[in-house]
Amino acid sequence: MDVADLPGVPDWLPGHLRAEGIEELYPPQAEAVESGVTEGGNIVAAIPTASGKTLVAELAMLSAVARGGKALYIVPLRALASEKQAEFEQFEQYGLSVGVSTGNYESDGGWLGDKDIVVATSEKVDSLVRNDAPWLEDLTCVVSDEVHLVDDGQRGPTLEVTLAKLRRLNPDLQTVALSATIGNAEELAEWLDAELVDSDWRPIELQKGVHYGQALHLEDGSQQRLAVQNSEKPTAAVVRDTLQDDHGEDGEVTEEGGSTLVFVNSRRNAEAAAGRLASTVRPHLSGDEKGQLEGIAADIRDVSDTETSDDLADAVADGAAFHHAGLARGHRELVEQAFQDRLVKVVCATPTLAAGVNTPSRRVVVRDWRRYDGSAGGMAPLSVLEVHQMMGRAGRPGLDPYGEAVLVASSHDELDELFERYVWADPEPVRSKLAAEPALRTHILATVSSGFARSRTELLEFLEQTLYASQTDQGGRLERVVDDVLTYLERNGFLEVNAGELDATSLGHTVSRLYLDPMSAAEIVDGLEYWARHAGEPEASDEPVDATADGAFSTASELAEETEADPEDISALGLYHLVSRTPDMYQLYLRSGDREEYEMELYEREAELLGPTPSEFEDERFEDWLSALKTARLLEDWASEVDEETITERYGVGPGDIRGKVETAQWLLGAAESLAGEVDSDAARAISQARIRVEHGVREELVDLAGVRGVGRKRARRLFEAGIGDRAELRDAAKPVVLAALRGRRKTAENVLENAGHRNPSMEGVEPDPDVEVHEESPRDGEEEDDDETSDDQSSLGDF
DNA sequence: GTTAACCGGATCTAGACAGCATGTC
DNA sequence: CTAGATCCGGTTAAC
Repeated sequence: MDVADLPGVPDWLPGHLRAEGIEELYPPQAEAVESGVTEGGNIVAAIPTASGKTLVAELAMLSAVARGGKALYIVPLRALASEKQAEFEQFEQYGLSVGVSTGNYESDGGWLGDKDIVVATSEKVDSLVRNDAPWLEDLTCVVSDEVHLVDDGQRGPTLEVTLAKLRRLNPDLQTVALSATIGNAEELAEWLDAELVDSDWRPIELQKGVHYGQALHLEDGSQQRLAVQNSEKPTAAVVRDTLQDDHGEDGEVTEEGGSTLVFVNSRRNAEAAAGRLASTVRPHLSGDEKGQLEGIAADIRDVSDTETSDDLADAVADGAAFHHAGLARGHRELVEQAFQDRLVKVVCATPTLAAGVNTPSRRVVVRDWRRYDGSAGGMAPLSVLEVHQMMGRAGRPGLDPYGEAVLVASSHDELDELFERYVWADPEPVRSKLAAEPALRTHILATVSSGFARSRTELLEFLEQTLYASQTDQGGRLERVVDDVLTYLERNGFLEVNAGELDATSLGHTVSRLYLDPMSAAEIVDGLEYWARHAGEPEASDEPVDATADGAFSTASELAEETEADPEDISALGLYHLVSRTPDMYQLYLRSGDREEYEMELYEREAELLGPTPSEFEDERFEDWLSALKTARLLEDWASEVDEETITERYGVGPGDIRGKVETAQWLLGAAESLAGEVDSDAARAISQARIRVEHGVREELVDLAGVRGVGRKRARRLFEAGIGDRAELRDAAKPVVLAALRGRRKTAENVLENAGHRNPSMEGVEPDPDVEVHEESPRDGEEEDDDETSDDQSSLGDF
C-alpha cells in the first residue's frame, strides 16, 4: 500500500513519511490500515518486534488527533516511555504536542490535558484513573504496547484492569493493542472487540538455529560450519565467527564489526562471560576503535566507583560488555550507545535487554535457556515467548541482510530438544492472571474507591469486562476470590460492606490514591500504631495486646530497651524496616552467613523496630523479618553517607540496586507520611525526615542543604565541613568559602548559590578561601564534575 | 621449588511499576 | 518432580 492512499490521516503525513524514506507500508501495516486503524477501528496487532509496530500506533494516534481527539500510548517500562516520546516528538513540527507521565518524571510545560499524545506506563495510567485525571475523558484513542504482558502475574492485571476502565470511561475509545506473536491473539482481539492482524512478517529475515559441535544447524535444514577452537567455549566461537563474517570479502577490514548479543541467566554469568569474551574480541579491534573504547571505559569508571564499574570498564576497553539491572543507569546507557555505535562488539545480558530499548544485533546467542526459579524448585525452562523475544533482537534494519539467532546445545539430545522446544515451537497462549489474590486486593479496592463499582454485583459486572472473564468458563472461582478479598479489605478497615453495598473508607480512598498494595498499607498502619502504643510508655509492652501472636520471646528484650527510648524519637532504621517488610518492597536475598549476622543485628536493635519480632519458630516470617532488616540496613547506610563502593560490597548488590531500593523506599515513606496523617499518628515528621535522608543519602544535619538543587550528598558534606549548616547560611556565606568548599569550581558554585536563592551568585573575581580544608577523594574524582551542574556525584537527582 | 592443571564441594540465582507538589498562560 | 555455572580451596602433576 502506498503512503498516499492512507484514509483518515492528516494531509502532511504522506509527505512526511516519504521524507523519512517510507514510500510503501509493510504488509502487516497495510493490513492494519485495511482493518481500519486510521478510521477509529479497534485493532490487535500481533506481529514481531521491529516489523513496524510503531508506525501502526502512529497511524492510529495521528488520525485520531486529526479528528480532534487525543491519544494515549501505554508502555510497560519507563525507559520505553522516553524512547517513544523522542520518536513522537518528530511530529511536533506539525503542531502536535507530546507529553510523558511516569512515576519519576512528568513532562514540563503544560498540563497533560493540553497534549495531543500522552505516553505513560500502565501503572501511571492506573493511578491517573484512580485520581480522576479529568483529561482521561477526552481520550479517543489508546495504544497499548506489548499487551502480551497481561500474562505477567505481577503487573499484567494492572494493564488488564486499566484497559477495561479506560474503555468503560469512554465507550467510543479506539483501542489499539500491539503484541508480540503469541498463541492466542484472537482471544485478545475478541476481548477488545478488535480486528486481528496476526503476522510473522519481518522486514529483515530471521534465521533461527542451534549450535552444536562444530556446526550451526539452521531452521531451514542447512548447516554452516562454525568450528570451536581448542579450549574455547561455543559462545566464543560464535562471537569470533560473527566478527570475521563481517570483514569484507576482499579481506579488507570494514567498520561493520559483526556484533553479537548473548543472553545468559544470571548477572554473575553475564559478567563472567563478558570478561572471557573480551579476549576473543580484542584481536579484532582497530587502533581507532581501541582509542574510542578507552574513552568510553573512562566514562564508565566515572559513573560509579565500584567493582562492577571497574569490571565493566575493563571489558568495554576490549570491546565487550555486560548488561543487567544491577548497573547504574549511566552504565546502561553507555553500553547501549556503544553497542549501537558498533564499538562494543559483544554484550552479555540478562533479560533486561530483551524487554528494554531497541538494541538490535547481527547475531543473537541465547546461551542459557533455563533460569533459576524458586517457586519451581530449581532451573525452569524459559518460555517460548521469552526466547523468541530475545531472538527477535537479531538483524539490524538497513545494516544486515538477515539476522541469526542461535541457541547453544552441548549434546545431540539437547540439539533435538532445543529445535522442538524453541525453534519450531509456537509461543504459548497468553493467560490472564487477574484471579490471583494479591492482584485483586489492590484492584478491587481501587475499583470501588474510584466509583467504578458500588456494590458486589457491580463489581462482578465490571470484572466481566476483563480478559480473565473472557478466558474462563468457571465464573465461580473469580466470585470466590472476590469474596475473600472483600472480607480482607473490610477487616482491615479499607472498605465497608453493607448488604452487598460497597463503600471505601477514608483510609481506603487514601490507600488507593497512594497506589499502595492494601497489605503494605495495613503493615504500615500496624507499625505506626505499635509505635504509638510503645514509644511513650515502657510498661506498655506488658499489655496483653502486644504479646498475642508472638509469644514472650520479643517482650523481654523490649522491656529492657524501651526504658531508654526517647518517646519523641522514632528511629530511621525502624521506618526503613517497616517499609522494607512491605510487599511493595522487593527484599534483598539473605546469603549464607547473613543469617547469623542479621540475627545479631536484630537483637541489638530490636527496640527500634516498629513491630514485634516474629518467633524464630515461624521460619518464613522470621526469615522475611531478617531480610527486611538487611534491606533497612542498606537504606540506613545510604542515609548515613556510607559510600557506594562500601554498600555494594557489604550487601552484594550493584550500584543500580542501591538506586532502586532508595527509590522504592522514598515512595513508600511518602505514602507512610500520608497514612500517618490519616490515622492521626505523630510520626509524620520523623517519617518525612527519614524520607529526605534516603532521598539525598545524607545524615540528619545535611537534610536542608541537600534540598538545594545541584547539591547532593558529597557537596552538602563539603559545605557543612566548611561551616555552612543550612540553606540560609549558604546564602549568607562568604563566597570564597563556598567556592573553596566546592573545590574551586566556579560554574558549580554559581549554580548552587543561585539555586539557594542568592541575589548575586556571580563568582567573578572570587578566589577560593585557602583556609577551607577540603579533603580530596580519589585522584580520578577531579575529572568528574567539570562543568555542568547536574553532573555525576549528585546521586540524589532523579535524572532523566 | 614454583606454577599450572585438575577436582570437588559450596555458593548462588532476572526484572522493576508506583505518591505528591510544582509549574504555566 | 526438577540445575548448572562459577568460584574457591586443596591436591597433584608438570616444569
